Amino acid sequence: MPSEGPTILHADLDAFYASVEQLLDPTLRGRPVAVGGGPRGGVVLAASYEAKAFGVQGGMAGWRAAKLCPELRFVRGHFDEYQRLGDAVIAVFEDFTPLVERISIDEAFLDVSGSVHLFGSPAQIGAMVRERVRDQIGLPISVGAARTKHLAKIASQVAKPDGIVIVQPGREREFLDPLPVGLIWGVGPVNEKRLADLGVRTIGELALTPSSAVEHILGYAVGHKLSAMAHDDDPRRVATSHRARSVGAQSAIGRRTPEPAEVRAVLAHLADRVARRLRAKHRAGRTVTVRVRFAGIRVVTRSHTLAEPNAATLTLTEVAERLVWSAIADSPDEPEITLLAVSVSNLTDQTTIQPELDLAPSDPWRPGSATGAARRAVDGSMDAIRARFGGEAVGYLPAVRRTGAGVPDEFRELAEHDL
DNA sequence: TCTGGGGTCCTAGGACCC
DNA sequence: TCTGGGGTCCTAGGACCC
Repeated sequence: MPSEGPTILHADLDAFYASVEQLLDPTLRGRPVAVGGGPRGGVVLAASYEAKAFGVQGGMAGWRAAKLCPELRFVRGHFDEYQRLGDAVIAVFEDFTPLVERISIDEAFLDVSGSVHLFGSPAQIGAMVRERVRDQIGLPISVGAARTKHLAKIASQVAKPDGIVIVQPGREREFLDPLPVGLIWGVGPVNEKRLADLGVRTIGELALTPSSAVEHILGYAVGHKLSAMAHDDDPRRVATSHRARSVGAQSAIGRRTPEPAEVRAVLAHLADRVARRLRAKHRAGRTVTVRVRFAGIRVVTRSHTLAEPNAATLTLTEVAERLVWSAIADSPDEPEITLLAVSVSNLTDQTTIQPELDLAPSDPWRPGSATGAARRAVDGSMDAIRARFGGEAVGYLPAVRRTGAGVPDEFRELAEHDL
């Protein structure tokens, strides 16, 4: 039941991390800036628009970015500032409507249908939001306004950088038709290529293509969604909160042949990060999934579902360890690994203390030594010590030696979703 | 001289049950 | 005993997003 006007706004800070660096250090303004990485290693986490003009992109290796743009200034990130300023921007949004759906640190949907009599039209609200974020916080932000979330998001992408685009009801078709399909949420490089092979490059062309043909190429769900989207049929509403469905952690470990002690140490560290977050929110999960990336690019996943939800560091470590070795054993032609990941899904709330979280004695995945009660006691003590003395005060194993390739923990925290 | 880290959703096959 | 049909759960892989 879409409302009359373009009452959904999508607001998206422009090149957020890089813009913050330019705000903090005036000598960076107007210049190509990369956060993270560096010419001798690491990965670019974000690039300013001046850097993007040279082809520098997030995720790119630092040496490659430096090659594309010799003037590029590499800066280490001020991750605490990103969190603070991102929160401040969201607070500005909330001055205009309580219906704010934050998608990430730098991006949100706003439903302003109830705000128009207070602040004026959605177009005026969008302009006021931009003005306040620029004047009070000092950051450029783009805004799209439309009748639906999907359309508002496309509009904000078109508005970038530092602009605003309003899609008036009734004029959706003329706005959408000439745009490339890659602007649709859910169409990445692979699906864009598949559509191009069908001769479909614009959203208008997509709208003229039978949905059965699109579903045949992209699978039912994606195809169906895209066809609906191309016809501007998008019922999604702004939702102010979500529950996470999985929690994970990963670590790029360079290129190395797996050694038992090292694998164990990395997995213990990853499982501990996951388990701590679960316990902090009184949640637990049944399915443990590991991912192993081999040097040959190939990625393998292995998972195991426990009979009962679990949030014990030691148990998750042990299950992950078995899964990783089974993945390695199944890939005898791949002697080296480059990344390990652990995630837990099938999450449930642990509103009451579980009487018994141990695996059944007959379960071949039953862990060794300590009982479930002992494990919970250890975890409880660790959590308490960390709460008092900080996260690094105690650990289950000697800290994994970092070879310098990893990103800072503050960056990990920025990427974490609320549980 | 190969691209970090944290997520979501979908598909397809197999096991198992009724 | 063979055949059919539907539903749920689990596992592995993949595309995509920020």
